[in-house]
Amino acid sequence: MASRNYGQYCGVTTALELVGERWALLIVRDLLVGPRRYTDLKAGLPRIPTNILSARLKELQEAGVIHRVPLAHCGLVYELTPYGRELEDVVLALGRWGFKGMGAPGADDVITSDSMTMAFRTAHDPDAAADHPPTTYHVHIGEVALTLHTGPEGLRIAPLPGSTSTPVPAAHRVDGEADLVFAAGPGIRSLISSELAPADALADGTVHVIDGDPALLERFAATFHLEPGAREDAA
Amino acid sequence: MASRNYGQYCGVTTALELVGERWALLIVRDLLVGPRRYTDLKAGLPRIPTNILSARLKELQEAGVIHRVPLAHCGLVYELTPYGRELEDVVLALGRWGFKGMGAPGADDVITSDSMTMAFRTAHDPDAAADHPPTTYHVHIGEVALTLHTGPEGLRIAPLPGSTSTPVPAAHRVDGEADLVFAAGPGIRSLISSELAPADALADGTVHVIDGDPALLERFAATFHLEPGAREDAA
DNA sequence: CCGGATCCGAATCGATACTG
DNA sequence: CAGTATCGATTCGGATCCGG
Repeated sequence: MASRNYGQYCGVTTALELVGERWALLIVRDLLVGPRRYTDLKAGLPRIPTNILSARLKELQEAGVIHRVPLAHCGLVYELTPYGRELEDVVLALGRWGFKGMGAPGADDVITSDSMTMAFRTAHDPDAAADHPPTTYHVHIGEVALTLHTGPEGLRIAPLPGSTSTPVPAAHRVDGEADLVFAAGPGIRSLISSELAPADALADGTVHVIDGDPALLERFAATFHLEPGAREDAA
Repeated sequence: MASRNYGQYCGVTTALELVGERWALLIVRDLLVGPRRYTDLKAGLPRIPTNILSARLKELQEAGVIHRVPLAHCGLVYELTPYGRELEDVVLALGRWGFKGMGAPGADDVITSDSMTMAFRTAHDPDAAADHPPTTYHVHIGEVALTLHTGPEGLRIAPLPGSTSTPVPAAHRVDGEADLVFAAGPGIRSLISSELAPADALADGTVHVIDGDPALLERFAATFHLEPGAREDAA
C-alpha cells in the first residue's frame, strides 16, 4: 500500500492526499454553501458518475472533512465538519485564481446555484460594501436566481424560489423587496472583472435591469469585483 | 473531446481543470521557490514518474502557468509566469490546511528543501516578526538545511550549502552569522503548531541548539506559527 | 424519488527501460 | 541533462440495477 501518496512530509502533499482527487474539492465547494443530500450533490455536479460521488463521500468522511447527518423526517444530508469548513480558504483561493483564466463558457457548460454562490463569495469586497448602505440584489443568471444582501454583518446569499436547485433554506429566507433586480448571462463575468463598465453592460444588453434603479449596478460592480490579473494566453 | 472537464462555468472548476491533476500543484509549489530544471524537479518530487513530469510540464505551459527559459551556459529551467505566480495563495492555503491534518511522518516520507521553504512561508507571521529585531536562523531538518532571515522586508529563505538540493542561489546568498542555529526532525511540526512549547522542545531533544542563544527558540516559535485548527479524527 | 452498488470499457497513472 | 517509449496497475466515466 501507501502507493497513492506523495511520499513527502509536507502540508501541501497531505492536503492533496485528502482532497486532491478529482471532484473532491467540488463536493466541498457545494457543501460550503450548506448541507446537501446525495441527490442535491448529484444535481449540482451534473457530470459526476454516481460511483465516484459515493467513493468521494466515503473518503471525505474517513478524512474527517464531512459527516452524514440523518434528517428528522427522512433521508440524510452531508455536512462539512469544522475541519472541512476550514477548506473555505482553499476553495476561495482556487476560485479567485480560476476566475482569471475563464474564457467564454463552453457550449454545454452549466451554471449551478452553489457554484454561483461561492463565486459571489469570492468576489465580495467587504470594504467596498461598507462604503454603501445595506443593499439587496436579486440576480438571475441562466436558470439560477439568487438574492444577495450586503450589510454590516457581511454578505448573505440565498437561492430565490424559481431557481432550479436547492429547495427551501426555510429559516433564513431573505424576504422583502430587492433594491435592484437584474438578469444577466455568463457575461456578468466581464462586469465583475471590470472588463466591462456597468454603463456599457446596460447599454449592450449584457445586463438587463428588471426592477430598481439601474444606477445601483455601479454599486454592485464596486462590491463584487475580481481583478483580471496577469493572464498571457500562449495556447 | 471535452471529456475531462467538469462541464461548469465556474472559477473553481476552471482552476481544477488547469492545475487539478495529480502532481501539478506540487510542481507549482517547487517553482514558487524559484526556477528549477527538469532534474531539480525530479529530485524534489522523488516519486513522480518521469513521463508524468513531462506531461505536466507540457500542460502547465499550454495553460500559461509556466514557461521554459533557456540557460545561458547550458540546459534550461522552468519558471512560473506571472499568471502562475498568482497560484501562491492557492498553494499556501493548501499548505496551511494540510498542516493541520499531518500526523507522524510515514516511514519513507521525505523532506525536501523546497517543501520546507514553502512550509516556512506559510507559517511565517509578519506581525509577530515585527515585534522583534531582524533575526537569522539556520535550521537543519533531516538532510535539509535552510537559512531563514526575518527582517523589515519580510522573510528571506535560502538553502544552506551542505543541504542536499538545489545548488547555489548565487546572488542572494544569506551570509553572515546566524543568531540561532538548530537541528530538528519532523517533530518541529509540533513546535510550529504550539503543541509543544519551545522550552519542552529543548528539554526533550525535539530541537537541538547547535549555536546561539537557546532562548531565541521562543522568538522562532512566535514568528513561525500555524494554529492546529479543528481536527476531529474519525477514522 | 432517495441513496447508493455493480459492471465494464476508456483514460490515466506508475515503474522501468531506453535514447539524443 | 532532458526527456520518450512501453506496459501493467489503477482510476474514471457511463450505464444499469437494486433495496427502501
